[in-house]
Amino acid sequence: MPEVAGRDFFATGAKVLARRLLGCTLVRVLPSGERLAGRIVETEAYLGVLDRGSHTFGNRRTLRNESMYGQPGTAYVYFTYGMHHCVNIVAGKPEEPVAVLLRALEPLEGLDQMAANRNRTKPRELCSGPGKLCQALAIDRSLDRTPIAVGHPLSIEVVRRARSETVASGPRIGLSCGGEWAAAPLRFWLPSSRCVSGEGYLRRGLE
DNA sequence: ATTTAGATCCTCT
DNA sequence: GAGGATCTAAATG
Repeated sequence: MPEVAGRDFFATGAKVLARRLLGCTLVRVLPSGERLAGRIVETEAYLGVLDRGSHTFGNRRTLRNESMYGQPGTAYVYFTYGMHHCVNIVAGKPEEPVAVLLRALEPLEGLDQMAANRNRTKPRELCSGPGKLCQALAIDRSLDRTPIAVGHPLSIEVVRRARSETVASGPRIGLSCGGEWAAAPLRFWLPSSRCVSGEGYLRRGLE
């Protein structure tokens, strides 16, 4: 039986959670009951009110990012660029709006359904980016604010990474803020995976 | 292999 | 009214 992540697993702050999630399995249960799953291979940490790259920089609390102020282990799903959704996992105590963005998965279960959702067939093209993985797993704003736990549409199965598994880190992708917050190494990935996002695949840094 | 533009719409100012 | 924690196809070298 796989160990399912509970509240303590998530309440570590964004940087720790971003690393801890690598190698774990994201499980999506569809309304039909079908199970889709992938191994998390790329994440980004968003550090909250001081982080110029975060939606909650300056404690700017709005209807959109309200879920980031909730319990650790809450899903924060937002819509962007007119066509894409992205999922985060809240990593702080209530009122402490920090979170981890899930950027890429290695597909494990339900590849046929993912392929249908994505209109792509190659496994590497199913979940290798934050917008792609949401499309593959049918994640949209209706999942915003849901707890990431058993009995809910999303849950995390804890998988302990091998000690030998290298974790790489580098600047986050796509930020408009610039400066030290854009440069900070808050993106983490498993360079051994071929399923990291395009940009990540090119710059394989080591830690 | 790398670059470029276009899609597309919700959220906040 | 502006812009975004992105993706894809098409064009170029």
